[in-house]
Amino acid sequence: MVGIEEVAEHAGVSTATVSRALRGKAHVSPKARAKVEAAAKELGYVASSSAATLATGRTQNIGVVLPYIDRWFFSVILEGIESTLIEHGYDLTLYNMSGGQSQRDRIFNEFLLRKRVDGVIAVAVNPNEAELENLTRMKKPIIGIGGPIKGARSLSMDDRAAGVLATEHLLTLGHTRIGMIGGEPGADREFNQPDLRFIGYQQAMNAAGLEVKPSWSASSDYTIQGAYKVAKQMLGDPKDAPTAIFCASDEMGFGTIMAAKDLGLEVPKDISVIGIDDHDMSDFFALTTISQHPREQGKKAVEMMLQLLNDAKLQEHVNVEETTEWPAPLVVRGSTAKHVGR
Amino acid sequence: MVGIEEVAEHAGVSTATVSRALRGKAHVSPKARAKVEAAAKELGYVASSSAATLATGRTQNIGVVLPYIDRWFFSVILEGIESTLIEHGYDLTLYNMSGGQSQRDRIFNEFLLRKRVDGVIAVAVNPNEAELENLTRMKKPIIGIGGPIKGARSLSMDDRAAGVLATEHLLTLGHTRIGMIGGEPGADREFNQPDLRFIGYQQAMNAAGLEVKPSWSASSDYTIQGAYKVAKQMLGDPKDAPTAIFCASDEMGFGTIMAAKDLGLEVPKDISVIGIDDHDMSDFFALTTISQHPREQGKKAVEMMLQLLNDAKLQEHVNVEETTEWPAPLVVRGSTAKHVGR
DNA sequence: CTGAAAGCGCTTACAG
DNA sequence: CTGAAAGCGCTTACAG
Repeated sequence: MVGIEEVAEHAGVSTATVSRALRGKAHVSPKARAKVEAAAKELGYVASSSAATLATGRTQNIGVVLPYIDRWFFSVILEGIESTLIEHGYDLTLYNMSGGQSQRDRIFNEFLLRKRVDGVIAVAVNPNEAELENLTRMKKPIIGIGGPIKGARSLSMDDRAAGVLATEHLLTLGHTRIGMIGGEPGADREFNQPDLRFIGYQQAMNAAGLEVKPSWSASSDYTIQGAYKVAKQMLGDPKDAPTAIFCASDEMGFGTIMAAKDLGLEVPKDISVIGIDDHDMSDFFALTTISQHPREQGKKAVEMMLQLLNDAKLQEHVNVEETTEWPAPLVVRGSTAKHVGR
Repeated sequence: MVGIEEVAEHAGVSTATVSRALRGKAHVSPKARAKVEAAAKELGYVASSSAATLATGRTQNIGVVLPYIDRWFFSVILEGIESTLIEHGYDLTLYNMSGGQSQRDRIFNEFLLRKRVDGVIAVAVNPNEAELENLTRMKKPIIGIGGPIKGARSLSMDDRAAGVLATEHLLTLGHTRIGMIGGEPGADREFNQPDLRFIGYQQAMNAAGLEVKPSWSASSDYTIQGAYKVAKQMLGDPKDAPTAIFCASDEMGFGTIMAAKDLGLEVPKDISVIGIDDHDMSDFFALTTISQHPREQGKKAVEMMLQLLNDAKLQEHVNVEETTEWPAPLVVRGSTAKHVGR
């Protein structure tokens, strides 16, 4: 394993010059630079990141924490984060919170603090006061995606507004009996996201002077199969099934469409369905939705982070509250249509 | 940011004792250990991983490379790897190969070599000779999942045998007109997996003395929507549509089932469908499949890796060819049934 | 059981 | 532009 010393000898210069040349720093003669580069290449030299980290205090590595990896929204965000980081020469260390409270504690109080990362991007994970304080003490900025973080920077769509927008789209089409399938209470308690989307739905219904029947609200686990089950229940009601359903995610929208089909209902003739996300398969299902562009959201968070890390005065404001709103526009496809009385 | 020195002072011992006590090493008196632990806790001390790495040569970090993150199979393997690593105090650095050849080169020749990882787990990524040589030179073991790696350890199911098994299941049910939807040629050329599954299918058909009509073979991109399209084509053939279809992945199986439904065909009465994977949604679709247990596969790969890293004589056999077969049993659900002539 | 000290492999102010 | 040397914060053989 060849070190910087060996390269220096080979090139006939000091290790200081090798370091400067290889890192593209100024104050190196073209000749020295060429010699160093040739020697490094010939010897197959790659600088040890731990030695560099120890000397500079910078790891060139970002920690990413998320609650799930195997769900579309999270995996796509992760992909956006990863590809942007690698473009900039950064590594990504992954922490999945699925292991419960004790794992979470270890991640926040041990893994994230052992000076292995320069900063943290938290997706749908809301650090509490103590967790945030630890990070700030270690001078680690954190950027959240998916909801506002108290005392730190974050990037997220306006969930309440999205609920209003989806509902108003259905209202404008003449629907009055509108149901909603939200997330399971507690499943996302980090930010009570489903609540905000549900609140938006209620607000829009109230503003239109419409009743929200209890039987028109259901919750599920954000999966296709979970939503299928509750949608079938809702649509099968002989007395007052809704004529339109707003789902808090596209995957739940797919389940709802499949449930409708299996009941012999036609979408959108008999029942309109709208989701949130703009999933890879939404076009295939012709699902009207509110677009989240998770890949771009991940990319944006990385750009915010890198800018922060390049700020010489970062120390003075490691973590400050600052929420950046992510636009979430309506995408109309074939699953919603004018209500026609049956 | 408190260092080991400060803890030593606070506890009234040397830094050597602090290090030994905190790492649970022997030869520390209970009294000293207690003092150190108290001091560390009080000061909120967490050892710097880069300093520890520089001193020991061990990073406690594993690099994971994969071609996609946002596909079920890969995201679940990743989850299995992550949760097992964290249990053992290891970090996971993620590399996604989706960025094309130049990104791949950077990952293999730069990122993976800068002494940031102790080893590499490669999922459906097959390093070439030069890439493997680099890793071996840096004493980094690599373990592959998803196919045999020439010159290194790997863990994978027998894809050819799975093709035979799936086809024989359909043959036993009396089907003779059996189609197959495989992966797109080139999409997985790392291991030509789809080829092996297709070869198994052909072998089983030949062994049964049955013809494999060209129109019964199609390929797709492993997605639901991709398979939907080609399945509709295959099933819509007025002259000789197959009575059963073997799909190289469960997601393609879902697409095939949806295509059949939309054509008014009943599964399994009119058409049998079998997949490979045992996807989270396979139960929901009642899809018969060959189970891969990706989560457990990821876990197993980590266990193999950690055992390797604890082997004092690892240096002598950093990378040697050794393929471990992963069992892939048949799981019969409701999408396959006895063929009844129409 | 415990401590002084060397060493891991870089980077960078400082002096030239 | 270039080099000698200190320093980053740990771990561990060595000696006691």
